[in-house]
Amino acid sequence: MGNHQEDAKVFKALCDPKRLAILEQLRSGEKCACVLQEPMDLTQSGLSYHMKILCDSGIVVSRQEGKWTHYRLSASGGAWAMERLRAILTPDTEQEDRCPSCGR
Amino acid sequence: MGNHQEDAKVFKALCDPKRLAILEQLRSGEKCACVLQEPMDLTQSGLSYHMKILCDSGIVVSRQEGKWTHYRLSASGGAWAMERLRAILTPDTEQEDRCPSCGR
DNA sequence: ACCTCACATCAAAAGTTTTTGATGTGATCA
DNA sequence: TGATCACATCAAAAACTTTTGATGTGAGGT
Repeated sequence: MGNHQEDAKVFKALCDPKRLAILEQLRSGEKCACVLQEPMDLTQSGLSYHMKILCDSGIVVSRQEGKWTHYRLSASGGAWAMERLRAILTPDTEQEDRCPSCGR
Repeated sequence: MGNHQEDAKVFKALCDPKRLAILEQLRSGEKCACVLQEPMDLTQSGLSYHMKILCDSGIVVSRQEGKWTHYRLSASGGAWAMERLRAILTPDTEQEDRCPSCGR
């Protein structure tokens, strides 16, 4: 089953403390890059690097407005990530501790 | 809020394709190290390295039985990971797109 | 007591991600 | 048109993770 490479990409987006701090800022609504950068220990290009990873994973989407780029959480990307996590961590009840031949 | 370092640790466990393949094997029940290693492109010490990361994250637990180490998914570790993911990706409804002064 | 087996730990090498500073691009404004 | 602003991209360096092979450890068997 499973496309591990693709799933790994979603979780890779979530495994850096700076990206988690960015996501936390986005929970309260859409923000533009300069607003996101301000409270963080990140250069402009550093923020841009992390935003690309977040957008590529599907959990964040961006929107251009003139010179500004606005970022926000993607409801569908988030739902997908949660569904994948559930699938990965949920035991396969079809065969939990049963004899493979008689099924008991 | 949030302890980003601690959350990152859980997602770090999930962001490697080999660890996702190990978790997939564990969905069908407890397995010992040698059984987990067999179908994978991993040396003995390589498996041991990944198992340590999975156990340290809390999503897998181990049990000794004589010379063997058995690993299985931790229900509580999994529930915690899912809860953290939900918390991180769910918009903060207290202030979604409202005027900060009047709340409308 | 000694040997072997199953696994953990270690240190060095190989591979990957992140940071940094410089440069590129496209929108806006004078 | 030319300057500036907001952000993206690039390449090199720094920081981290993973792999590898060697060695350590503790349980069992003889």
